[in-house]
Amino acid sequence: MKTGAANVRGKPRARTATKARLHPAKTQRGKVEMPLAVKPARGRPRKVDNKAEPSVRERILEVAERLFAEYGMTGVGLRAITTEAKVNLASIAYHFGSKDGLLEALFAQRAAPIAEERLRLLALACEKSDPPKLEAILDAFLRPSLVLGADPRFGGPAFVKLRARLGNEPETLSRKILSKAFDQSSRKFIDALALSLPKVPRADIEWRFHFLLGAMFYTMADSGRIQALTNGRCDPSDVAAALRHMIPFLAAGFRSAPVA
Amino acid sequence: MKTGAANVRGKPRARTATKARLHPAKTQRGKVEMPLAVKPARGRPRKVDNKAEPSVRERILEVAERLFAEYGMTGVGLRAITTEAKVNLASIAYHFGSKDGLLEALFAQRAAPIAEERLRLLALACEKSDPPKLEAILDAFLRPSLVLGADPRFGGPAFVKLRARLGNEPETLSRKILSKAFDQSSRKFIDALALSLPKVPRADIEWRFHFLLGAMFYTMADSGRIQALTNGRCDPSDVAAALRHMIPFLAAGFRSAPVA
DNA sequence: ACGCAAAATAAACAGTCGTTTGTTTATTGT
DNA sequence: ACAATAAACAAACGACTGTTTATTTTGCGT
Repeated sequence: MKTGAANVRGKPRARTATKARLHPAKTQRGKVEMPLAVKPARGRPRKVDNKAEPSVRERILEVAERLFAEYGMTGVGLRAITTEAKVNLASIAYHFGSKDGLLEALFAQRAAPIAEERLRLLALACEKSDPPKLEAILDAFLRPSLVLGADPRFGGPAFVKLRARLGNEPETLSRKILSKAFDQSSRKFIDALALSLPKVPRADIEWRFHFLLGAMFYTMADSGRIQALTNGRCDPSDVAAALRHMIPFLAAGFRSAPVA
Repeated sequence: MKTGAANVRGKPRARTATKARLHPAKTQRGKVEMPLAVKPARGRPRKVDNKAEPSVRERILEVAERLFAEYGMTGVGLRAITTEAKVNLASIAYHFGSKDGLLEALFAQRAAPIAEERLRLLALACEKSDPPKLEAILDAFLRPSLVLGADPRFGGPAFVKLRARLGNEPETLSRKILSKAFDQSSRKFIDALALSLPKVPRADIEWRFHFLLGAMFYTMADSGRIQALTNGRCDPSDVAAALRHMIPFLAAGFRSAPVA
């Protein structure tokens, strides 16, 4: 550390590092089956039978998702999360181990459904025609990422934004999480695209997939830039409209002549 | 502030706010003409005639550009910057007023040249043919942003990444800075695109411009994602290759049939 | 030669950071 | 009924945050 200026923020802590009471993921009972209750008492809350308000763990996840998306990992303190979620500060360490663990837990619950839905739609497109239609492939790739954000049953637009934010960050942890969650899925789609466009060399497919990712992330990020530029006429948070414009645009790009 | 959890990071400081010794931008001599020297002495450094190493101000800008790009505004502390730049901590307050002021100064020196070069190339394209060729417009828009990062005379790839990062962030300050620097230029290009594609309705042009921005920012961010997916075959930091693939891809998208 | 402003410095300020500790209460298995 | 454990809590830890103060050294105009 003394040998330059390697650490940009200084390590958060080191100390004696007795691991002490770990969060339940590493506990015997483990399994993270969530009880439902919340009571302003000192110890463990009384179990309220059923259908009570969301548990501490869930409230943390919900708030963290929203704040991380809005201000970025480094832009949000744990106290901001615990205050808004009305939980104790130490709860985060208890349930998730660390701030990074919280981010991983966030992706663990959301990423898999998206990736699965993608593959389901892709398989469906392959059934309909062989080779599958280009537009159908693009739709299968993009739709789950975008509509999940519009679906109130899931986290709303928060996770979509968060993913877009991490997608553009070169930070090690974020990139590792994203890769683990989506690389396999992405590779499958690159293959499908190559199959659907036999005249386009692999290298061109890859470049075009890169541009596809950029357009997708930028739409998901919903930075407000294009709204400002067009007086609100163009609004990326309108998911249906975004897909309606995006898929033909990208399809035309993918079908264009190879650059050699 | 007490009324909820509005502030995500807690205000950095407040105090009595006597404005004290302001940074030179607000000083009589002002004009920010940069002297050249650096000496490990207490007060003002001895002037070393000419062509010495870059001034304190410039070293701060250079290091801040790189670190902000890599870790984001909130991910970098002022001490990380001053340590690596080998300057005193208070120098940032002296030269730029605040951390935000530093970011603004960074854009102030880099954004204008990019925007100007864009308009120059656009005018050039308009001279050659009327209406200008679509590919020429896209090239005029994209090239300055990308090649500036490859040009060692400018800040190298740091500013490019920084811009991409801010481009996806909905933070107020970042967005205001970006808007001020590039909105005017973007509007001109939307007009030019509309002129060059009379059959495509304005709304479609705007959506497609949005996708163009996404592809551009994602290329500029150079997150490493596509390299990982393609075993390094596709590399966005290869600016020439990026432009060669990007412009035909986008042109085909822009020329596709309107979605109505 | 002298004064004054510019530019640099060390040190402190008032908080916030992520994490850890020790304790208390409620639930569960036997 | 009773021990074990899960889940909550207040409080503290040391390090780091952006900013300010007071001081010192230097350069330039007069």
